[in-house]
Amino acid sequence: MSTQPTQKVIIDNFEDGEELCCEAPHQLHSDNPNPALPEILAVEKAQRLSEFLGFLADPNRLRILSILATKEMCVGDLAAVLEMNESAVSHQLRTLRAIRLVNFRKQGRHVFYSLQDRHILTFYQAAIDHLDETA
Amino acid sequence: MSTQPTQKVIIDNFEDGEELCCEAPHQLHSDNPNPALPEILAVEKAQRLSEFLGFLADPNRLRILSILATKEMCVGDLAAVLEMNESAVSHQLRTLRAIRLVNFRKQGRHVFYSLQDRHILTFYQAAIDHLDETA
DNA sequence: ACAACACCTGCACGTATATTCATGTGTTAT
DNA sequence: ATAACACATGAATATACGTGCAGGTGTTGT
Repeated sequence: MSTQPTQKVIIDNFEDGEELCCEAPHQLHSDNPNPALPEILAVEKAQRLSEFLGFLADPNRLRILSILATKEMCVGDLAAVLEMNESAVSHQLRTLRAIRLVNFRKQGRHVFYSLQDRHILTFYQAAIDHLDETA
Repeated sequence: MSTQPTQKVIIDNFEDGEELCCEAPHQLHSDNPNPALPEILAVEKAQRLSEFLGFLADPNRLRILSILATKEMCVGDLAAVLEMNESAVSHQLRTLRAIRLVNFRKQGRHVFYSLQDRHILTFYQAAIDHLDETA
């Protein structure tokens, strides 16, 4: 994802633009259209955000989440529905567990997974909408 | 991103659950909390979505977008602000161009980039919010 | 015409990651 | 106790991707 593992924290805001060679002729004036957006995304935050997006950026993980968004399901059934190797599903669920996106509940020799953070569904829906609009 | 380049389109909905071995005891009943969500994300759509998320899932691309969200900027200045190699920035801009996220405008020997699809800012903001909430 | 500049692109390299196979752990059934 | 089942995990392999380097194109200035 990134090739700078131990990147030092560098200056993130560039209030002083002394290095800039060219002024943007059509530069927007100071009232930011989206005030919540900072001038520039901090390196550390950019890394965390890209990490999060990277965890979501897998078709099989997305399909797993889309299933768990509607119902609880055990690993074997997930594998059957997704037509995936059980081991592959288990690995992906491990990833989803690591970022606290799914919960699991053991019942006998089955492990039922469910969506933990239902808040990401709004995020998921926003991404779907974007895709539908730009298609 | 994905390791199945030419995956055949498989059955995406599982109305018939004959392969499923275990019924989820606490299965949600039929009225879906989010009716816009399909039962299961189609493979092709999952791939397009993961592709889109994967393009966003890079700290430097995110930082570039955060800059271009507020102002138009040329490649050299972007590189200076981000403390990146100009070549690396150019590579990333090439990616962002490919997915129609940025526009460019040539003026003399400078190339000014700007955010094309401002709609993704809502998506971006949703991701930021999610990160802030789960931090 | 020539040189400097701003940017782009192909290539090579290192890194990250998804999947498969083999094996391990815990549970149920006989 | 033993076997079958459900799932997890580690190693190995293949693939994808970001970046730096070298070289290329087009533009500006002298």
